[in-house]
Amino acid sequence: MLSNSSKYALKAVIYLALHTDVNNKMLAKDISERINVPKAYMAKLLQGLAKRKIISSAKGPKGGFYSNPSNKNVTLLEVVEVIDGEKKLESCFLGLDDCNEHKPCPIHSLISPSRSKMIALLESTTIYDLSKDLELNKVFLPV
Amino acid sequence: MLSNSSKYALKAVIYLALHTDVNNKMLAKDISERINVPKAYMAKLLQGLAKRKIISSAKGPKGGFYSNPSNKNVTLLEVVEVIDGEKKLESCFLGLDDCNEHKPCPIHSLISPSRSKMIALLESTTIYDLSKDLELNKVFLPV
DNA sequence: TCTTTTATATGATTAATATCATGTTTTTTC
DNA sequence: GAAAAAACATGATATTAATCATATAAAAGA
Ligand code: FES
Ligand code: FES
Repeated sequence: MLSNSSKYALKAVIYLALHTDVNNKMLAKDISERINVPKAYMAKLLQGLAKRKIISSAKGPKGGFYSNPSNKNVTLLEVVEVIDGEKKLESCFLGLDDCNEHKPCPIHSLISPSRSKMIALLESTTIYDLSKDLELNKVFLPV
Repeated sequence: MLSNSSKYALKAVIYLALHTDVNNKMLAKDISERINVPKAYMAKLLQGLAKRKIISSAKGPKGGFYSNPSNKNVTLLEVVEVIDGEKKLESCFLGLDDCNEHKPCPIHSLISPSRSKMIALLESTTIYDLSKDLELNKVFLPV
């Protein structure tokens, strides 16, 4: 459903929200080991996420990647979209240019409600929301 | 959400259900033109679908691809799965090997219900069901 | 049986993802 | 300021998906 890149990005963003802040940064290398993602690829992804303000970064000694309060307010959907693009999840099942109610394909009415629900949840859940659940041990973060 | 191949396959299977039967076969070339899919690629996909009994085919003059009653009973999910594989839609958002209730990732409980609903609908809807709606002009088939 | 018509099987090419590698810039610390 | 440590930028390689091309086999009809 998602690309590897999006999965890696989500894991990294969630991990950073849980384990870092401006005073506790983390190296790309260490993040990659913790969440089990290829090192060099992780670094490239993190740089892209930082450029788009999904996470924060600092160069030089004592530098690294981290999550600040503003970063924790990004939604899960935003993370997916900066990597996989806007239409990865919303696109038509039959490849129509536009997926909407006005000119729906035969599958649209069938799956649109549940798919929209799922997307709406991803859109309304922030990294902060998730990390709360994790801190309360409601769920665990896999690597 | 789906690969191009799955989208092409769904369009072709639905189109064949509507416009062909054992006495009215259609050439790969013509199908590709009608549903707007690259000719050679369409042919390869149709051959794969025929081998897996998702559609039917006959060689030689008066041959071509078509849909028989048994073909019309395949579900939308089956079509997607023979092309994209079992786990394309069910796989974990964070890349866990198994996505299940027992060891769920932090996103699982959030999206699992709506995603399962969507998959269940794809699994319970046959090509025949869809073509009925199309014949009743409830929806239209895009190309 | 021969020719034509079609799917089938297979492989080649192209494009997109994913992965790896490395030189450059910024920042800290001494 | 010089050295070291980190992200940053960029490009190279590898793998997978998408597309194209063609030779082979089967079926129909003359
Ligand atoms: S128009 Fe095809 S899924 Fe919405
Ligand atoms: S375990 Fe991650 S989505 Fe189900």
